[in-house]
Amino acid sequence: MITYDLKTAANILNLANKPATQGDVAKAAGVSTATVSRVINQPNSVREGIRLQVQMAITELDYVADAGARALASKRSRCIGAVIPTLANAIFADGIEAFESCLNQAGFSLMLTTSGYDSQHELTQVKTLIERGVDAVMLVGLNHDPLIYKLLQQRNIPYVLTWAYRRDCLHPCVGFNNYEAAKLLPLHLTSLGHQRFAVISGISEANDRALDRLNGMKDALLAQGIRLSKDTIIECTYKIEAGREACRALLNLPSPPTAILCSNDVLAAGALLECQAGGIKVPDQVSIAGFDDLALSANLTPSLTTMHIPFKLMGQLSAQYLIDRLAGISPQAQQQLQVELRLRHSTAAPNNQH
Amino acid sequence: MITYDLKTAANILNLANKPATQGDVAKAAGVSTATVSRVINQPNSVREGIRLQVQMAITELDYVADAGARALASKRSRCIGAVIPTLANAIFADGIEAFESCLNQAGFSLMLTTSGYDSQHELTQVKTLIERGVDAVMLVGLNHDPLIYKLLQQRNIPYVLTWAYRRDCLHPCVGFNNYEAAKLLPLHLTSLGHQRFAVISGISEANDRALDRLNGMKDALLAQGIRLSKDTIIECTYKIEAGREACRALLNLPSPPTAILCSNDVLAAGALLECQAGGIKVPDQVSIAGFDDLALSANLTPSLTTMHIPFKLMGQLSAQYLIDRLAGISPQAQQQLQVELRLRHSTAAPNNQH
DNA sequence: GTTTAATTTGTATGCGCTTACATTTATTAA
DNA sequence: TTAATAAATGTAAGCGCATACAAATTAAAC
Repeated sequence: MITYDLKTAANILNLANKPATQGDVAKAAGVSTATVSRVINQPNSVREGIRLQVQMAITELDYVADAGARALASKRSRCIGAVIPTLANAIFADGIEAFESCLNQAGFSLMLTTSGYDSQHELTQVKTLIERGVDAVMLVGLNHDPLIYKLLQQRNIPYVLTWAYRRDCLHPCVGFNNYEAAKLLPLHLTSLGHQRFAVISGISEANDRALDRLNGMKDALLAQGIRLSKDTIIECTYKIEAGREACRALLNLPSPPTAILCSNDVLAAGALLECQAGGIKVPDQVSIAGFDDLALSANLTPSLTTMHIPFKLMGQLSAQYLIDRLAGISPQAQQQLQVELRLRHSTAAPNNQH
Repeated sequence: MITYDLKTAANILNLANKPATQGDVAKAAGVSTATVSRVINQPNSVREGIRLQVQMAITELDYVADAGARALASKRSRCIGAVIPTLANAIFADGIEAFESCLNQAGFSLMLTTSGYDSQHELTQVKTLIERGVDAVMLVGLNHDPLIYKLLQQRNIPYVLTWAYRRDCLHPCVGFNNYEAAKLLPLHLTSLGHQRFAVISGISEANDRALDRLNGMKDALLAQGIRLSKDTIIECTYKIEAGREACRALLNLPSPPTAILCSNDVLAAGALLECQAGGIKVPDQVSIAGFDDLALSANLTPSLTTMHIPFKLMGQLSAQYLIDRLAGISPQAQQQLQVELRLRHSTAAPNNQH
């Protein structure tokens, strides 16, 4: 008479060198496949004795459920997709890190793609994510190709927009009002007495956050009776070198600004470092303000006055929104986060002798 | 007699509000599902007329193949997983960006997870990736829980280690030799005449790259007859603040170093900014050298002497390695990348009066 | 114009799982 | 105790696709 214990069964399967299936586990544990499935998906619905038996067989056989089969049968991939403009910029790192971490804890995995600030490429990426069967999607910013929404809605895939917020937004969003936040910077500087301003902005055409920030700054200045001439607004990519170059150009203007507003801390850091390299004193000769409050900003000398954004919280809340949606809960569709102007040492009253 | 053209068929299906299946496409195009499948996966094996007919039906019905079913039937998920220590640090951004971009072009998607420099969490993440059915896996560094290799090999999942290289590595790896690269920094500084050294390192226990770099620096100094005392080696997390704090501690030593070697540019930037904030002249009073050549480094004043690593290329090559493996090609398993010491202005001969 | 070979298409099975429903077993009420 | 009810388990039917194999069509060779 021949008998096999679990150990032996495992060895036999290993020899065959094919991953164990639910059926193998069922056989080894002496139950049906349905019970194995329940042990995995609703363990409480299985009596303890059998449950332990099954779990032992799972361990013994190194069983891992097949993702494709699971997705096919359950209509859930347990994956959530995200499209961000780029990773090569610290702006998105903290938020995405928190986003991923939250998803993970809730049993989801992150499928991450980049759009390179190109809305047509973003559309392509969303299509790819849908093809991959993601359960939900996160996007950055408010403006997207309408086809994206159509595709997602058509398939009933929850989505959330982040890094931006507008009360009248027609789509779920978790973020802050870039326009209103940006208004606070000029206010701070005019209150210090500045009159001659310049702005270093991201490329506003492909980036609604950059556009909102730029408009916020412009409008706030206009409200103070200050109109920015064309040559005092420079749009460039979010690179330190670009910020330096822009700063150099602005300081070489016939009537250089006493305050430079940057719509991003990478640009502001570039501007500040350019001043350092050129021996221009900040804030004595020129004030510089940023936006985003990167880890670097507080550590520069002088430390950078900038708008602090709770990126980590934003990542967490947007993840939670999608998790809730997938759990059948209907969370608040528009969530506004508070930003905070961090006054540091790169801004001061203008030096009149200048 | 009732007839439906494609348009009508599409509308009917839309009313049902269920995504079209391969069968729907087949019916609409008047072919079998096998032909539809071929049009998608091997278009050249289908005659042009029929192919166009099918493609039209696909467009008409907004057909998107079901990822789960595809994966189940084909044993391929078209997803590749990566586990990196963290996103919240610029070190990994460029490499991952290039990695993702390459995968994308080859028709794969990236599933990204983080380990937080915790090898047990890394194991958990690899297990999750396997559960998600990834076709291949990328890991950072050479040292990993042996179970990780076992799990991957058992399931025949190709993998590659990056950010590090060793000729005798038993696993596929694409990177550079952290130990040898790190040796170059002390050499540069001793050749300038420095004798009193200190090191600011990452946490070497949880990070083989940090350990290799630290050992490389120590050994190179030893070869010059310089032994680092315990209080001149500080290990800390990769944060600017940590670099600043470490630098402060080192400069307060009874006999402060004339050269501070940092195993990472974030730490070096922190050290340099601390000196700036404290009015200590670099490189007059102390030389500072970094490692990784972040975008920031060249823009600091003084610009940072550091080790340049081709991160982008590394991401591309590691992606290509996995793509090739999945295509049945057997690419070179160990690929070494060249690093380059970038001499800039944060290092100079020691000031003897000091 | 045949015969044969090469190409194209269709048929039908199964990938491994979840789940509705049927059946069995345990629990409670009478 | 037994009947009625609740809980646990099993049975079996797909989920939507890829693909081996068979059948039909076309092209090439004779």
